[in-house]
Amino acid sequence: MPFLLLIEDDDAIRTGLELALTRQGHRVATAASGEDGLRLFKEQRPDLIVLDVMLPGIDGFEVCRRIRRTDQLPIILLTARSDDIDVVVGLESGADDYVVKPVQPRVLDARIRAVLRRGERESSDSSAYGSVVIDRAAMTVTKDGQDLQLTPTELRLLLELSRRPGQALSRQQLLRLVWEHDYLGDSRLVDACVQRLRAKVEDVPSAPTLIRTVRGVGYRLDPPA
Amino acid sequence: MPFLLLIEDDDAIRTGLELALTRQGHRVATAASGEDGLRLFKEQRPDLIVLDVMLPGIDGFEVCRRIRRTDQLPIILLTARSDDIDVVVGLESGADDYVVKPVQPRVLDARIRAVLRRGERESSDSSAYGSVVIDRAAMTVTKDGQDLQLTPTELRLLLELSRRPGQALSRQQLLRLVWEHDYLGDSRLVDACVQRLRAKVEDVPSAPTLIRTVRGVGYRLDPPA
DNA sequence: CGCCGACTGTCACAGGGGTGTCACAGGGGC
DNA sequence: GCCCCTGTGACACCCCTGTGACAGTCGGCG
Repeated sequence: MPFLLLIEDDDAIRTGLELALTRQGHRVATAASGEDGLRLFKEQRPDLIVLDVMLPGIDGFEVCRRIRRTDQLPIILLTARSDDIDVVVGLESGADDYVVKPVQPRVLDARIRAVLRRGERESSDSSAYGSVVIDRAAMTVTKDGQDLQLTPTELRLLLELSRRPGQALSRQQLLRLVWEHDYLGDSRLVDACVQRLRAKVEDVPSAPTLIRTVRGVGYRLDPPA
Repeated sequence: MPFLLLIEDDDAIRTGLELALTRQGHRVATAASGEDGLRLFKEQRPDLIVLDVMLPGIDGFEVCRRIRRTDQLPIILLTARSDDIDVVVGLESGADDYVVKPVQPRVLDARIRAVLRRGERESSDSSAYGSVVIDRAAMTVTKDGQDLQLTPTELRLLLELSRRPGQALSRQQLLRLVWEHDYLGDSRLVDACVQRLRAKVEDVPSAPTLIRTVRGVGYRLDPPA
């Protein structure tokens, strides 16, 4: 299920789109300002951002540029009225698509799916981490050619980690991404799952080289050397 | 050597792509309008069509639909980023892929080869999975040379799976592909059909080697080793 | 250098959820 | 009308999963 971040200061539009997008089967987080948006982006790591251009404080273009400095995730810009200057600046600031308000939720949904599809195709269906190969189409993970029989949760955990190689993800973020619920109480849930995953994936589970522990933070999948 | 038809009204882009694609080892015919394109298509019967969306007269979507009324050859749509108003319409009008201009010739070439590969696999009249042979022309499935008397639904299920060998398909996707309706409630329908299919196809139905279960996802037809 | 606290690894177990299986009734084709 | 196919619900089974407790490890600080 796609996880979106919607940044829009107008309360009516924001809640309206949030509702509509949720109905279309997305998970949606929202922010009402550029600052909040950037913070939420860093915390929650959405798959895609829908970003209003006219924002108080940091405007949409600036938010877009700042995100693009470090990350490649798809961004759809939202703006009132068609304005050629906006289109050019928008695409130059690194947005993947550009939608003019007022927008039909169905149209926005179609654009979102299109951009996500495009991204999926570009990020190849399989990736290799040393001897471990992840095949997203077959939903299998092999090690030295042998099928690793991961359980659904283990597989999801590995997939989410592999979508952000080299980036440390907190337990909180992993809970949201893999388990899709916000926990506050700490349990050893993530750790236990990581342990089971390591047992299958790592050469020496007690000295992991793929799924590294980032003390005080969480875990990180190391890209191949 | 693949034979392509390139339909694009902008002279610079058309000649540029023609040159590039020829260098990549394709034979290329070109047309500058939808009408010309359709005529050339009927005359020359290319293996694949690269089709611009914005054309004077008959536009790309319409060309696509007209071709699809009678033929199944692969079509790649070409569109400028600013007017990708409807990716959805493009894919729904029957195109196999969708490329945004400006496009690197190497990228276009890669897409062309990918689509052609996909097409070859699908259209090949028969394919073998171990001792099981699927004959799409005769619509029969044999095992060790013996006809397997599949029921219509079983056959369709197997055909859909075999169109995407090695790819895991969810129950949801299979319902759409085989039964052509969107269910939300879960029933054991897919499972039951898979079970019946396994009973005929597998050597040991309780330990399937062809139609594998992907826990938490769905099913997958394993390609021959 | 050693202690201490916080964080992480590990394990066993009980509960739950997903899957395989089956029988049966309705329906459609010959 | 007969028969085969198909969809459904029930049920059992097994694997997975979440939890809590405890041991182990790391880093900081005196």
